[in-house]
Amino acid sequence: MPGKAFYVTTPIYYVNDAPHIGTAYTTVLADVIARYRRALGDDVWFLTGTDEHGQKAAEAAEKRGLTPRAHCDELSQRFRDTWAPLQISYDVFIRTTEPRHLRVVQAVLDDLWKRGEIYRGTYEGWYHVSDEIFVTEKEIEEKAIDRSKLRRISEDNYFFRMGRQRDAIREAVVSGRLEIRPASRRNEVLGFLEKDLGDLCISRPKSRLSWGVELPFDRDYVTYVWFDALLNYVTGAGYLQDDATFARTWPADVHLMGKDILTTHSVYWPAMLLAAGIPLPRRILAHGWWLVGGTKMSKSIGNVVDPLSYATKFGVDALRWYLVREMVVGQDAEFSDERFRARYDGDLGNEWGNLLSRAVNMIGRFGGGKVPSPALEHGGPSEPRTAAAALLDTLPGLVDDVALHRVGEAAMDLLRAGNRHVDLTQPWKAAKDPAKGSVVADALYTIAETVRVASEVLRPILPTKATDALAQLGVTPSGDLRAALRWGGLVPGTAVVPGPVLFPRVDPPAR
RNA sequence: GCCGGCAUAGCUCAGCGGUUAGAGCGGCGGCUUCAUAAGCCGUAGGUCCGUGGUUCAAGUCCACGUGCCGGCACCA
Repeated sequence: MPGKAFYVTTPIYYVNDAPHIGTAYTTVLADVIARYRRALGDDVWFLTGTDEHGQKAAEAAEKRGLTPRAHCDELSQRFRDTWAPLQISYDVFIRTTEPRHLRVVQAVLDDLWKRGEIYRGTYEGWYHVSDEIFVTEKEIEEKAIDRSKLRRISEDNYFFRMGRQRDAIREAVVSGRLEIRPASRRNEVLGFLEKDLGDLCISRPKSRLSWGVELPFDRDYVTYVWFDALLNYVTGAGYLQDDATFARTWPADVHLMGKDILTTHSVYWPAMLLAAGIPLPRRILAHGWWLVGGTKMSKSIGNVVDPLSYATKFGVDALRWYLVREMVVGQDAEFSDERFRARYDGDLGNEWGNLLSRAVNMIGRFGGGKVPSPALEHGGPSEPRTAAAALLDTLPGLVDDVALHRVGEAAMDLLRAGNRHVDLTQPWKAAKDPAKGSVVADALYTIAETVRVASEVLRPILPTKATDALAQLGVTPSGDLRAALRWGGLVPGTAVVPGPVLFPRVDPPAR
């Protein structure tokens, strides 16, 4: 009986929006979770992808003189091309236009229709004549839409009996079977569920929108966003295609997303699953926004940060570090050049890279280029050793809580202890005294071992740089993080391999 | 309007009934040279938003006030 895999998802991204800092964050976060789980021994199933149907995609294709298919092929590829350099280790990249997904969507819709969970009704709302789209009252206010361009119209459509599921969803959330994080978001969802929950219009007539999944029970309609987009999470897990895979992967262990689509995932999606008789996901985690100057990045304000420009300038790993370390998962965070440089220079360069340089250099000068044997520990366990042991204890819990910023913080604490140990033991002084050979050996071992352990801890966040750091210590990364964290893993006699500075200064200030 | 959250050092935050309220960054002073002008030590003394209350004891619980933020059904 194969065990249950740890299944982590990002939302599927709408092809008409280019990858930006928000989507990059969600995806990097998912990747870091996936890498930690693998390192801690879990089988992992990591899904991301693109959402490709809908009016905007169809219109954009038309404008470019392309078929929707060709347009989406190109834009979907753009996401893959962004994730590759960011080292995103997804197992599945799903596209909603894949034939297997169409089959799943239609099968679910057909089943719900036959069981009366979907019915035909009338949708009435404000229709924007020139944009050819229905707009909500909220959108009219927020976007200050000219009401003279609106007409009140009604049209026949299909509705999903979402309202029926309200109590069941609420029970799942209250009981914790469906966990919503952070807790403040959980409260919001519960508040939302206090009120009546309406049904959900799930169709559009083909006469207005043809780029979508046809309703199996009425070929004049396509399904509108919800069933099409959300069902990707089960399609990508093998639902109705591969029972063994689906049994191994579903339910999802965590759906990650920005807080803007929390309701969709914590109400609509569970309602759909409950109606379809599919188990609910275990956890939904909504993260915050990246802010610039205290306000959300937006194209209209023109304060959008291009994440890849930082990756180009400082390296992909540095970008991943900033995203993971700077944002308290669930809260908003500031993205600024100053903060980025502080993280790069301070955390990566000064604490980590510099300690690596110190260790490798001192082993070269005072240890003959080989990791010495730690003959004894003077005065009990060193501070780094104690810190490493503590880290081994706390890491799995932090990963379970998706408190990745705290994992990063803990790794820096360990490195700080390492730097303190260097100053405490001062091997360059002890090396002058032939009687203190064992003192030097102990010190050098402890310092190198600190860097090794910290690098192993950091590897899921900064895969390339951590591997580079370990290589300088003559170590091949371990696949088993728990084992790697045990003190004493560095084998005495291992030749260190001095290499380039791990995090060189970027545009250092003139002096 | 209704519901909810937050308000702790210059900045970002931790602390969730009990010794002199903490960390990182920044600032200031000193030490050091193995190292990426990196590191280490010390320090700066902040009405823990305000008022009232509960308690032997309150950033830490309750009420009210002020300020900020979030949610409020078809919006990826």
